[in-house]
Amino acid sequence: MAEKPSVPKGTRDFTPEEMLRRNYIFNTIRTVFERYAYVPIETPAMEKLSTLLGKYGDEGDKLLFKVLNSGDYLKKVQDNELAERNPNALVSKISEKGLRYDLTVPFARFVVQHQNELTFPFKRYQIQPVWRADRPQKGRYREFYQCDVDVIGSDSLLNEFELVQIIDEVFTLLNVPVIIKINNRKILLGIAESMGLESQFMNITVAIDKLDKIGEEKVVEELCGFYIDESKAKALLEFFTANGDFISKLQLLKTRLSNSESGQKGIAEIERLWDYFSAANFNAEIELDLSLARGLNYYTGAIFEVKARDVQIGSICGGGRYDDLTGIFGLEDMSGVGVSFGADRIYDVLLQSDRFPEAEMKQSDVLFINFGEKEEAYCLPILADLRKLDLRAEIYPDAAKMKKQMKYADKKQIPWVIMVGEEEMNSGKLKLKNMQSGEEALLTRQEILEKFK
RNA sequence: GUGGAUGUAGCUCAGUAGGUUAGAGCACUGGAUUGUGGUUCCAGGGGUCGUGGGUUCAAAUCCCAUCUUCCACCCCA
Repeated sequence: MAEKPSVPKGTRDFTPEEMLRRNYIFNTIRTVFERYAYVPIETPAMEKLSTLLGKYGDEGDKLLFKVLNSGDYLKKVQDNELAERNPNALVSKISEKGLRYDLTVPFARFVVQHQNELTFPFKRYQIQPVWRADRPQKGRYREFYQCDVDVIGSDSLLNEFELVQIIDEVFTLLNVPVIIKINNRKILLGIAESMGLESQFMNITVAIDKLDKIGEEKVVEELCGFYIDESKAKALLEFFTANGDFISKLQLLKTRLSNSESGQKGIAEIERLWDYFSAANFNAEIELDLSLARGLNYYTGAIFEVKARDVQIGSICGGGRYDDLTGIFGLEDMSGVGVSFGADRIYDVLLQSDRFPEAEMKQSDVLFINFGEKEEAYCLPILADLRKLDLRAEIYPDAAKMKKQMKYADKKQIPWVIMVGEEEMNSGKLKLKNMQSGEEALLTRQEILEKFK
């Protein structure tokens, strides 16, 4: 018995209904990106493993999908190596390509590779799927789309501001209330420095990132696990649990981080950014969240994360500044900053909060009922006219029972049906039916074209 | 990667102290209504119970393995 066909774990098919909704999201995002003069690029699904490995930390490396070499992929492997069964040693011999894990690293590669053809600052957007060998859960897939906007080759904070404007504009258009959290890696580094803990910086960021999830006590426990004194761990927490508005948090940082050069820089950056924000008119709520760290270790300056206010689903957009992403590929002094919209999660948010505009989710605008050959010939030119008006118009391909054709229109939620039988052909008036109200009207060809203009 | 749950018709689910032809609702097809959908009524099609082994006279039901989906951790969009 044939097994029921299915797709691999963590991947999905998209039906026409889902695609209409997804395209609504993609189109909205793309429109905003282009409005801010970002240009599109695409990169291959596969990159060389040498491009991908080591850019996302050890955890990230594990989550890379590796592509087996073609042909005899075992030809470089010795028998004794096979017997040792050491996967890490073997992987470099049987695989040299991997599926992209995000769009930022391929973008860095792209910039270095095409540096002489590009005009800097280079502002690009990229909407493509990425793959992670994560264990799937709700809102978490092995194949999902990212919508990235980055600007590279400028360290102006105006770029950060512009990205926040883009975030605000996208979610305003999508009608999703969000909270934009911002922080700065330099401030985090400054906090670590001020306590002589800079060597533990990475561990600290990972631990405090969990603050809202596991609570203060557990975070202290975790910090102590990294050989940090309990007193210092508690002192660290004082920063991250600080309440109050932007000004009061900033004041706390200013007094405590006076001895940290990095901290001072971070404070200056965040202050400047806040000036931009104050002059702007945002719908989103913006919050300085000192416990925001973000896992990816290439971020060096401002970091962002966006959460939906009324749907619980993790972050739906995130990003930050990376001062040296292209350095690994041999191009120094190329500061960049960017954010990534998680289209799949935004989809889930819109669906759960019922925010898809149903009017835009129609598959077809007009259906001609097919009564037979003569009537068909009569309708085809009118159908063509309607299509010229940019309407999505169709004729039922068979002279099937009327009931069946009407049912088709109903299923596809086609708002208008045009019926032309013998009577209509003789009188020269077509019957136009409004499927929602059920009203019918007899109109000439001209009148119908006028109506849909 | 670690731990836990799950899987019966296209969908949502009933059904086990192991025992004839496995059920419902929705969906689908046809009819009532031969030029009218969304409501109603009637009839019908569709499942070797995720897959592969095992125990048993007998397995949807018990055991093992495997895959899927979901949850927590890890990490993250």
